[in-house]
Amino acid sequence: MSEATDTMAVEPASGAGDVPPFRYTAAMANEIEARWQDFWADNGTFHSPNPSGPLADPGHPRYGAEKLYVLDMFPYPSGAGLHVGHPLGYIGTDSYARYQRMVGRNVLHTMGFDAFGLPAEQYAVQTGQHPRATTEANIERYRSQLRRLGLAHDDRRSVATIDVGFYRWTQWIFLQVFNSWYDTDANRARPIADLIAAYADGSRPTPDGRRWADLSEIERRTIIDDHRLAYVAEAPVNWCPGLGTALADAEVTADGRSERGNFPVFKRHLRQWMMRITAYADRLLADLDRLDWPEKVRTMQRNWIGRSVGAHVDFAFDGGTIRVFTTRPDTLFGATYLVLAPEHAAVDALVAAAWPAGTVAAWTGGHATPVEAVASYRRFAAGKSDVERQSDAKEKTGVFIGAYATNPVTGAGIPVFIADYVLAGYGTGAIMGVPGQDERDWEFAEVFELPIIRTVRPPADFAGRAYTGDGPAINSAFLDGLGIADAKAKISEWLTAEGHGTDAITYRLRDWLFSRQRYWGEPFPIVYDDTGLPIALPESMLPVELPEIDDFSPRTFAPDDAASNPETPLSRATDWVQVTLDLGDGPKRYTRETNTMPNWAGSCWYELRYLDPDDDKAFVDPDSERYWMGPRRPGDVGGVDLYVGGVEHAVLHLLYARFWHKVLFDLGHVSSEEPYRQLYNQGYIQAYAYTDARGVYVPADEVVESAQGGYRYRDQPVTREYGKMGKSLRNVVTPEDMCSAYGADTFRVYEMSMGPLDVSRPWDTRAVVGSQRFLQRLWRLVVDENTGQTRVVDSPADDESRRLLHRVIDGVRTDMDGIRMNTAIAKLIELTNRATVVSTVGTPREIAEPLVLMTAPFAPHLAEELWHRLGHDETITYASFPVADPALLVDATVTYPVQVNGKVRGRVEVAADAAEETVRAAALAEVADHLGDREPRKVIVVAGRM
RNA sequence: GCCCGGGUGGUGGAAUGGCAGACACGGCCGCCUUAAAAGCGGCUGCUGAGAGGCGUGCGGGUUCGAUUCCCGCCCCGGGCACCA
Repeated sequence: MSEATDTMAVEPASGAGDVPPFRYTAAMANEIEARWQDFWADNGTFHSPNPSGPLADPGHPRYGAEKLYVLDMFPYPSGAGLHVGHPLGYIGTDSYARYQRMVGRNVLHTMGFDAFGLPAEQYAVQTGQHPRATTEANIERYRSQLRRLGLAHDDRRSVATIDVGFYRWTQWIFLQVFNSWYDTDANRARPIADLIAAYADGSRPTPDGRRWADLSEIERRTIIDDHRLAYVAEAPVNWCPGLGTALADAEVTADGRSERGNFPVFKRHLRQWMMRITAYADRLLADLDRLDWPEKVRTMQRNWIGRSVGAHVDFAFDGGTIRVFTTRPDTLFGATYLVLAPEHAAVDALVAAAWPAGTVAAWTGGHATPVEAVASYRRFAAGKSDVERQSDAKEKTGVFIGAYATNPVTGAGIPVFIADYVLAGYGTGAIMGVPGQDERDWEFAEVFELPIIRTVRPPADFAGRAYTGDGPAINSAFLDGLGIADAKAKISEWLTAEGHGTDAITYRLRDWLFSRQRYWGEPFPIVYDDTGLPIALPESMLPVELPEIDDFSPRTFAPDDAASNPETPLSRATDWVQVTLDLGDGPKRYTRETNTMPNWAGSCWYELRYLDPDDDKAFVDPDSERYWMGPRRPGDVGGVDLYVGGVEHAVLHLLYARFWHKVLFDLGHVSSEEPYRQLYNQGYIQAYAYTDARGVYVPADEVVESAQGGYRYRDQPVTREYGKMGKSLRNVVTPEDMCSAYGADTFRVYEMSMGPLDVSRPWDTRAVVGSQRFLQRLWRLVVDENTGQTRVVDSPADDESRRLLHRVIDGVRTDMDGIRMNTAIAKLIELTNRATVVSTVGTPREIAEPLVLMTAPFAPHLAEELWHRLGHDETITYASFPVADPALLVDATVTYPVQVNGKVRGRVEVAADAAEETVRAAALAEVADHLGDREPRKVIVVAGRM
């Protein structure tokens, strides 16, 4: 993969001068850190016990305790290596998890790798190096980089999606999905065997009404396959020649390019594996309300699912009906034309042989016949790229197809058009044009000179065109006078009664395109017989291992040839593809599926595998799943207690994982309804980059701020920009740089103190020294820098320090519970500074010990070292977090600020339990000068505050 | 255009109806040092000689009191976008 990242030089934290021999320097920190990392690894300090099975440990200090499952979004181990931004979330979850262990919880926290995917494969195409070799090397490098940070992970539970022992179960879950169907009556997935039984015993009629027994085997299999939650379909897909694969809708950006690699994407019809995520649209939407997730992410998922409530309305024409979807059935009296998507299947049947008498010239597009006009317009629409389609959004185009349909409520004949502003993939691919109440329809009506009938009375001052607000219905016969909601209800009743339509709900969400024409992914556990229909392999034949091949390159195909499909890399492994298997009816020849799964597959369920990583009998042990992820109380969705990662996965990973989890829940394989109960999006660490006069990036660490303002590099002015950290921007700082220059603990403390975890902020290497000073002072409170002896004394602390200590304990607990590491650290610094000031002969143990304990989540190596120097033999990991004494949280006296007209004019100190009268008198005396001879109109005393 | 966030010193940020700027960086001054670094201590929102005045994007409002709540704008970041 790529070369080791260029890194910026970092000045040593301390000079080479004569520092005291036992000062907490970077060298000292590195020695301490390496020693404790070895100790933790040797002792399995961070192993967390399961309730049963091989990872159960009744002797563990947290065995059977209240559980907490903390999860990071696992990384793709790229060749570029880590910069200081990557571990931010990991350090956050580690600090949180370490704190939760100290308050008594059994915490599960580990780390894995999402290791299938395109970058390793692209690299393989270029170099011929096997993706497994590069990926595994990258994983090893990530592991060692992360180890230096002292993350308290249970490494027994670490998994990578490329491990055969892992993807075997990804394939197993695929089989569960394949072998189930969605029962809309029960509103859940059920085993496909139930569906077959229902057809067989006649309780469920076949699509064409024939008896099940009378159907051929192929007919039966086709009917069943059409119900599966994983199915093969010929569908318009996002074909990306640059990547040589089809992509899911969510992997395509708004401007029609691939999210990975930014290659153009085209719509093509291909036979592909799909997942019926649309069956879960309602539940995926409804259960968002039961999740403790950022509103932003829930909104994004809501928009992606795109539920619209409305009605289907049928418009009759000679020989059939056209069904449209509308959210405004109340405006039906204003529907003066219909528009179909150019690709709509009914167009060919509808299109007239000749223009009807009286056809407006503008409707024909200048063509002699409707057939010609349709063909021409379809070519025009299909030739537009997504980008063009968007930029042309305001100019309505279309063509009349020479046919009329009947508005069911007015009986009027209305013309039928095709136009590309109607999308084939949404609703029914057809709309009724209501220009009076829809801006797009108004624009279209203006271009084609179509009648405009208002059916909602706009306010008197309304100056616009289409009116989309509420108001009384007009020109609508029996709806007249009703508001939108009432009119909807009434027209819906009428449509149903007259047989012209029904209430309907439509989603923007499409089924999930699940196959990729690439090598580096999970093979499908699917073979085909000579019918061409898919057959699931039995569980006993798992795993289906990736075959070894030499040529990883995707081959493009003839895009104009509708029958051609892309050649997949696996199809070249002919010995693997053509296989003889005994699937219960004797050995036969089969052809394997040669697509692979998208890299989202592994991340759809990895949190479950952490619970029981080595199980070769089940994907997860039910007892462990119930303990770590089960509902806490009736009605709770269950799931991981805290899931931390970037917001970029708001719809992709997080929606797919919810979908799989719900299938597993329906089939009884998990007790939790949702995978991630609480989601937290950490911010990004960003960085400044600098360009010179030529626009070339200069090393950011050599840029100085000039006295006149502005920035200079080697005396030349440079321009500062703010954004990502990246090799090409010459502003990368790595965790290794920080560990070498300051130690991992300083780096951790700095990242946690920069600001709230969910906010993005700029990296500032200069500021790291503040965190080091804090840890040096803490060290100095316990250890004499000149002798190395401990300088903690057993004499009591002064009263003020003690009160501060207990306020800090109380505040740090509140902050940590709320994931506010930055303010927790500020309080610890405050206490450390106070202790430093009063410490002359030594530091009172009653201050030093709680301070070390409270610092342990952030600077675990230093805390562990000091804890042992304070005379403790056991690891600090499971030591009890300090508890504040409530009696010390209230002071004997209170200083009241005194305000006059909202301005602070003085302050008075009174006893905390002083009566209001006393406070009032003291306050008035204090501000007597300000009042002069004026009488206060009103005096307000807020007990304890003001 | 619509939907989410957000706007506080030179910088990162703190305070969620009650002393604006905790904590940290940077800066200035001092101690220590032959010197420098490190360390330690002090000062550091703006303005003013001072008393004081002003100050949380802008303009209103509620309140004894608003960074915080309400209304209307402006700007920045993110998401969605011909979805009927």
